[in-house]
Amino acid sequence: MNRSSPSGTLEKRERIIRCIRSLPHGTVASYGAVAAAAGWPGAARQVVRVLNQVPGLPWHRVVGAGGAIKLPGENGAEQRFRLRMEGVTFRGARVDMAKYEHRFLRARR
DNA sequence: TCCGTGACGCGAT
DNA sequence: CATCGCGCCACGG
Repeated sequence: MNRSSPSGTLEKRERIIRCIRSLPHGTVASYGAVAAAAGWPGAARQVVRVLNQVPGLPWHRVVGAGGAIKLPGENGAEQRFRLRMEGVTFRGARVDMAKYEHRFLRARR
């Protein structure tokens, strides 16, 4: 059977997708925060993989820790443009996280 | 099977 | 505050 899915990699992947889709207009979240919210702490790199594989996601709302734009070159410029279009402001080269970082609802505690 | 790669994160320097 | 190094995770050559 699913010997290739250790503990449910696919499901975690689905949760990552939902977390990204749940990001409200005008807000952002770091790769690591998305992974953690999806119940997969430490899997920031998987978030990147999802962003590159699943089309139609609000990719511009996902940034690096501290609000850093990690996308290089023109793509990074595109991301900053889109965020500004949504009303997101920057502090230097990074997003003002104190004001725009999205707070994921914690699944029960 | 080993090794390199990537829109990462964080502590140390 | 800029860099560096190392850990993390899955994938592809």
